[in-house]
Amino acid sequence: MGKGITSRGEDYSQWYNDLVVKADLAEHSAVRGCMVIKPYGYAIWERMQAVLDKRFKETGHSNAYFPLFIPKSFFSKEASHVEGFATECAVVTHYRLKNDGTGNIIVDEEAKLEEELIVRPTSETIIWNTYKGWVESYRDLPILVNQWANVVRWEMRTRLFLRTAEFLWQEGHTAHATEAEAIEEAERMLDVYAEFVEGTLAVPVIRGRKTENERFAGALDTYCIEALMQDGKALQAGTSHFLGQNFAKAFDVKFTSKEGKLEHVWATSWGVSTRLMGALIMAHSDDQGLVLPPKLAPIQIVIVPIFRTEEEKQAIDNYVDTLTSELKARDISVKYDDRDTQRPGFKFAEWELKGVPLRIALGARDMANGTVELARRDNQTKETVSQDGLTDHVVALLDEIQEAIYHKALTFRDEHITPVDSYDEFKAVLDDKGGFVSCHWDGTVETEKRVKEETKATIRCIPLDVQDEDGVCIFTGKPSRHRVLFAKAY
RNA sequence: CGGGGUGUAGCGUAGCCCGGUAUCGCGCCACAUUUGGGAUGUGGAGGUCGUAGGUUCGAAUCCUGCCACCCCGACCA
Repeated sequence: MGKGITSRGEDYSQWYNDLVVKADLAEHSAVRGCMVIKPYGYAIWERMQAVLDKRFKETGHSNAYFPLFIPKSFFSKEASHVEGFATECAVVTHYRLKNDGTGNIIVDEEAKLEEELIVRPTSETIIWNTYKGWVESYRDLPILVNQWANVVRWEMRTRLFLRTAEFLWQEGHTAHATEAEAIEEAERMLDVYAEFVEGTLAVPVIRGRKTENERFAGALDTYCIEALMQDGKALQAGTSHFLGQNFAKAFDVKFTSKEGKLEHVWATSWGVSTRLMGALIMAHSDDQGLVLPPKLAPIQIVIVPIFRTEEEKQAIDNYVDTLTSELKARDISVKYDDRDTQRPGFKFAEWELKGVPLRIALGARDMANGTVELARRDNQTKETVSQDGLTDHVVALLDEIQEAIYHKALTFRDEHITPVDSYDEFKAVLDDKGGFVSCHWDGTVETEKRVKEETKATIRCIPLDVQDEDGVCIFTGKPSRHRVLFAKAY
């Protein structure tokens, strides 16, 4: 694909777009800021959904579905929430079209809604309005519900997967009797996300808290996982919010406690989106295209036959039949690419572009020797191995690849956490090296904003495992108790 | 939403200044030879030049509106 997809610089976003399109993941749609997720891209998203959904169920949650439209009055009940989302809402004002008499279809001004409907940018308000009717007693709690849905945020500037006007996500919304229980839930779900992103997507993350400035609109505390992309920019991969009693108060959701007192419930919300697709792509891809970790790849192994005659093809087919059923019995998804319309070299390149972790190629020579050629996508190595014990070998190899991809990303990430103690150093690292910069900060919103204005870097998080350490803010010189992580971010 | 740029076949483009219905490459189709890293040759198909108007005998080309995309900024999962 010519110029390196992983090289830093101005062309990076162009190459990201090219990769997304060429690997057949998604494309721009005719609708401003929206994308079409193509079947191959959607298959990857479905893998993410499946793994996450299983974890949600295991942690006691159930799925439900709430309306796409939110009456404006609901939306404005929580002050900081509406303020946070007001500038990016799609609004439904009419419910009918008509012919203007000359063949043009126009909005029927007579069909104006009395109250506008907001296309959900997130569902807290419609859900809390609903929960009001579900809760009376502590016996009704907790409510542990997740929704898989689309949401709309009218972003001014969009990028495939990373920021589109409409995106797919899941949003968990829980209600609890106590503050401690709600905080525990928010932290638990952050862990679920972190384990998923690291274990399945093979993308290392830093668990942390957002500063007041970066907090979700309406939350008391926002937990997040932050990942690092290969161009040195950070990406927020998931968030989990402790909402306190803000929404319960705004929507008047009260319950009678064991002690007979009427109290507001405590809330959390948490979500990850198709943005994870962007994280996956930007964390692992190389100049040959996508690199998918085996646990996520819709196709884990592709088999490419190499043949001249029908007899040769027939012999390979017979062997591949046996091999694929053995692999499928081990829960490995296999694609036998026996198209006779493409040559082997073309297929090799195409499946590499699509990120299939492991390729098995075999021809007459292999059939005579009882071997196959195994090619790893992650490190581009090839080896010729015996057909005996091949299934065991590739099962182990897939695990090894999963590990290798993670460790490569982890090494890169760890090399790009740079401690600095002066503002000059801070700026130099951001400009020359990128990645996270670990430094002292005086804890004020004002300092954070000024640093952002001057350097475009924001505080990605205060890591959960941060060590207490006395120091002084790199910007103001005021005292600080611990370091925070700054970075330029998507 | 502000600044800048772009829009010509599925993709990438030439032509635009200086108006006369369109260039080249990739891809696609057919046939032949090929097949262990993106094949080669020959022939062929495919375009109301983003869109709606205007100027003109005539518009891809000049003018205006609109739409979409890209880059920078502000905003953001």
